[in-house]
Amino acid sequence: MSAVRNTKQKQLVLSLLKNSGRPMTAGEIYRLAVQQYPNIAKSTVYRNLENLVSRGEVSQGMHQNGESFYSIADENRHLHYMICKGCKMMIDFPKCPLSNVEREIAKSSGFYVTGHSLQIYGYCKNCRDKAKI
Amino acid sequence: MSAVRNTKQKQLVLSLLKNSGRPMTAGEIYRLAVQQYPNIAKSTVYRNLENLVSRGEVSQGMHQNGESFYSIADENRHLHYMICKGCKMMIDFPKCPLSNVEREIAKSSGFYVTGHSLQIYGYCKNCRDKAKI
DNA sequence: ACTGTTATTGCAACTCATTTTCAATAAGCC
DNA sequence: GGCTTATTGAAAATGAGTTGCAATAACAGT
Repeated sequence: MSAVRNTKQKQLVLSLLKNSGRPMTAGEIYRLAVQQYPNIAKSTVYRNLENLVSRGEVSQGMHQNGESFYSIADENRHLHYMICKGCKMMIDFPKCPLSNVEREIAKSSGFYVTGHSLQIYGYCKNCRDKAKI
Repeated sequence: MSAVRNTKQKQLVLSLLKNSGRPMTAGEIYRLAVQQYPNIAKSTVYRNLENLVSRGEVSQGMHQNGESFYSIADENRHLHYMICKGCKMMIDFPKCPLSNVEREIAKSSGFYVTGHSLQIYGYCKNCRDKAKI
């Protein structure tokens, strides 16, 4: 009974994500993947990403337009991002103010928290200096 | 020079949102709107929502699948939601832990924060009692 | 109230991320 | 090597949201 198979495509998606030091959308990953493996299908990239997320190896966030982005999960760091509306750069925001809050919620309302989604939007120093804002 | 016109469609969208005590997606609003105004167009609903959001009368959030939801903006309350993965109910979560954090960010990194997106996911008391979790 | 201007609408076609279907392929246990 | 079946590629489908454009209706000026 082999449950999970370790395919070239899966390895490729994971390695692209590991080598890029930043979060990427499925589209970006697909475009890079095609360069190394020309006939990989878009659906394969999506399926592998979904798989990696559900296994906890990759974590998933969302842009303002509803597009998902993916990054290697790091069990030691719970990470959010500040996203610059000028240059779209995503800056790590490791200080999550929610862990305490979640405990309070559970206690007071009986709501069992499984996770949360947090993104901070604005303009990075660079874009502000360039007079964009 | 009349800049903004007060159309029946706009009034309808706003009143549906006011009467429903909860956030709704554009699709939900459209389905309700059609009942009262059978040939209102989907695009009209979207355009009015966009308009109301940019004027600050309505605030916008996002579900895990990328779909937007809308609710009447209340200038006195900065609001987030806890979203139950069982019954999809959205529960107000008025205590936002970010205002202080945002100030710190600006000071330490030069990032100018314009806003943030925060949702908390889990299971409400009701769904937990029904042994769903 | 009547008229002209133009913001807004309805409709249909479009975009674009993501999902699904299904036959063909290839991991990996024997 | 052969067999089973998880996974793939390709193409079509889905669904939220957007856009182009001619028709409509708000509303300011008269």
